[in-house]
Amino acid sequence: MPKRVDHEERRRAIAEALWRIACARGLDGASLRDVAAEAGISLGQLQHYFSSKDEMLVFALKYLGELAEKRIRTRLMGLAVPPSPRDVLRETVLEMLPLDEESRTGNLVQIAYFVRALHDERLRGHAREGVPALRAFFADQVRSGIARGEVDSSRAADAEAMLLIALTDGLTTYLLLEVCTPDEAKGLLEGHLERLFTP
Amino acid sequence: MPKRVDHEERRRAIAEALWRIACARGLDGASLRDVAAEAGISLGQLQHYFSSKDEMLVFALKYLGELAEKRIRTRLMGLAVPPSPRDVLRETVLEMLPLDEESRTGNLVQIAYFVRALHDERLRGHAREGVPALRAFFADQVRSGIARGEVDSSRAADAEAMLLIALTDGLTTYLLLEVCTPDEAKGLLEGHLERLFTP
DNA sequence: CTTATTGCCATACAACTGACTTGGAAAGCA
DNA sequence: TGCTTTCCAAGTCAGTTGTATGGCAATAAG
Repeated sequence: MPKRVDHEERRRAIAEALWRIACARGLDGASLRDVAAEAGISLGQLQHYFSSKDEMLVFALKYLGELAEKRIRTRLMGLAVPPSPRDVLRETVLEMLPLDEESRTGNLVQIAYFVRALHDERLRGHAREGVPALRAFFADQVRSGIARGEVDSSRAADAEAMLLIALTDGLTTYLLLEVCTPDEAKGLLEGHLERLFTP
Repeated sequence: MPKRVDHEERRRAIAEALWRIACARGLDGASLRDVAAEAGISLGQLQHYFSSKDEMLVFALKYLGELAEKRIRTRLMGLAVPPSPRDVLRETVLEMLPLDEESRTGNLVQIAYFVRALHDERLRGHAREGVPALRAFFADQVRSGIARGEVDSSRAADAEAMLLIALTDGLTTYLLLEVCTPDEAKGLLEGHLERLFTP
């Protein structure tokens, strides 16, 4: 065998190049040649690591999700133990919003995938799969808040979870469009949680 | 002059063909030839009515917005006069959600435009322009609710308006992904308004 | 050394894209 | 009847796309 190469690392580097292109020009504007150039490699080399464009797209999407999850997990590590449900929800949501440049790129790419998933059966599964888990996680936090007497027991945990996810997603949209400022979005979410966590 | 043709009507028919393609395959998957075929005309004829693809895209977007606004206006006509702010908000939001097939198509196309607008300066203006008006309209309704004693005076009308828009937008996303059922979305919005309109 | 495997490259190719050109048919005005 | 304007069909063009292919260099196993 020739000089051994870490395949996964190369694939991740290519995926990151894809994100940069997708962030600037959209996912459909990212040709294999563009991605290869952005990654500083030849088209042939790219094809050596991804046998088709579709394979590259799916890999980059899964990698994107992994990184996002890791970012949230790391942020939650910084909370006091045991963390209050309210803090967990706030920090998670704030980490999901496009409030810094890195997160903005991630959300931009995520949305590009989302739109493509609406018309592509294969991608739809990947785009959908994370939602139920996130919703269950949020619902657990709300239930925990109810148990601690911080949330009114008349609240339906599952409904509140979906509400919070949808709100976060909507604010993400308007943050990306720059119709809404980061401070405003943060304020709206804080206010929403404030009302939720007041029996 | 030859057989006289209603230019605007032709352009609208072409725009509707574009929507059908965009709904099924995405906006980037809609070539001029595809749109022409869907509209039942030749490529040459299409180019006679739109001198460039960009012009066609912008026209179809503006037309889409006009139709959506008209649908909401018509729906609000059906309310009692004078309508209560709560009814106005509920009916407006329900009309915005992709709850029937026509609305689903509209939202699908709208989102396709939104994503393209994130990377296209010209489109960004068109995508943004409707938001402030909608927000002001919602804020007025909330203020009216406060004046009638139906909404707690501690609520900030402008913030509540943005909250409602973001929530609607987020629910739209998850309705399109079929992660959320229409009944569930309606229930969440009703619940949100219920809490808003209880002093 | 030989040989097989792996990494990588340049090129080719068929399909498709948006834009443009040419030409002619249809219809009202002179 | 010309004549002009509007409408539209067909073809062409340069450029880009994803994919496939043939080959070369490096390296490790036999």
